[in-house]
Amino acid sequence: MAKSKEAKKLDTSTEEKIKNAARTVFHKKGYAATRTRDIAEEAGINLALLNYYFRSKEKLFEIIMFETLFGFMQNLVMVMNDEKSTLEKKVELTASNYIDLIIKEPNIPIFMLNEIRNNSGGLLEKLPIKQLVMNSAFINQHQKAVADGKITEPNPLHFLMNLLGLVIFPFIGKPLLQGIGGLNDTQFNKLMQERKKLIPVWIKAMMKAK
Amino acid sequence: MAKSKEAKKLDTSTEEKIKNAARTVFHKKGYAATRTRDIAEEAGINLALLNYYFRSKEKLFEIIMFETLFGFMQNLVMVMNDEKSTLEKKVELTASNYIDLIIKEPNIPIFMLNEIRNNSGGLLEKLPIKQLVMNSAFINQHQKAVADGKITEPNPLHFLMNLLGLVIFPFIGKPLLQGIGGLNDTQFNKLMQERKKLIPVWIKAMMKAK
DNA sequence: GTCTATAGGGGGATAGAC
DNA sequence: GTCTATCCCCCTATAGAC
Repeated sequence: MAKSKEAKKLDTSTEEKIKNAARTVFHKKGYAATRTRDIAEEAGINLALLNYYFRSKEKLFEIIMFETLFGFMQNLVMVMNDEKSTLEKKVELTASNYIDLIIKEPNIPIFMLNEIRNNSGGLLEKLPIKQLVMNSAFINQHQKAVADGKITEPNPLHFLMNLLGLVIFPFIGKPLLQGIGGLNDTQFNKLMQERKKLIPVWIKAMMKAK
Repeated sequence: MAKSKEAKKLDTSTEEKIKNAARTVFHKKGYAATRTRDIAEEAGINLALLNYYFRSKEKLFEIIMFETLFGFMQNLVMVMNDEKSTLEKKVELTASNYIDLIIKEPNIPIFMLNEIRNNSGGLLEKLPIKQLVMNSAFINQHQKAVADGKITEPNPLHFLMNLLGLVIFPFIGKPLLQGIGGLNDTQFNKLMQERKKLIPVWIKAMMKAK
């Protein structure tokens, strides 16, 4: 037990270094524009090692892509499946968690959505996202709120689109929005912090709109 | 006059055919993943002709990128600068115009935002987007509505992020959202049509939220 | 203007020494 | 496990015939 995983003393085995570098470069440039030489350089190792550990650029990418997508969706799925929290709390947590996450890793949304478009080997089908979301506590609570007349728009997909759009879009459109507003990164991030509190208020107002 | 532009009889000069093909392929795959051979094939011409007319892949891309970005922003800028229309009407028009436009050209948003991220030669600085938006009738009307107590959140950038997020995000996240909801293209587009009417109602509710 | 043929270089992957 | 050197294919761009 102490033996098989001993490479993990200070967390950075060579394999891990390569994966970290690959994550950085893939997230920043996307699959097509990334050269394996970039990854090797970023990792501070030789190009041959990359193929020694991962066989090919494509295999390495699949691993990074899966982990990225899984990690990103996990957050949403866990919040949405919590039976103890109210609908309002779920909105609050989703906004707060994702805004923190994306400020730390700003390239993830555009990377993910762009590579999904290029159909990364039907990766989406490998994750049971549909079941996890459509059978969640969120869906039940939403349905009940509709029945109780507390939400006017009955389709939960509109609700999800609105929530994710308000949270994620500003980051995807960041260069454009910074250009329009004349904001530097600090000012932009400050706006995003404000949105943690604003989005739940807005969503609540939208729910009752008609 | 009848002479100089005679190539435009039936609109498809060779140069135009290449540009149309380039637009299609670039929009679909992005710059890095596009091969000039793909464009030549799509245009039904020989690879050498592409370089004869446009010198290089990069020059051709710059033209397509500029036209795409300009065309996309023009719509927003024109609506936002109309002094005759109310704030509500501007929201309605923006939602309606962009939903129609993006249903016709679904790849434009993710293409644009992804290529902007890779900094296409500081293209954004070449367009006076900041002045056109920040000096627009929209900004004046927004400011006035804030002063009159009709809008609670004073920053017009939040307003813009919300509007564009509600309109554009569903298209960017389309594969993900279709996966979650189990929708085919027809069902998805129907949802988007619904949003033409829903978004103005939602935005109005958000404006007064506090 | 449009084609065929090819030069030239970049990038993924591997052989083989250590 | 890690490196250097190299193979080889693919892609952009150009030369040159028609």
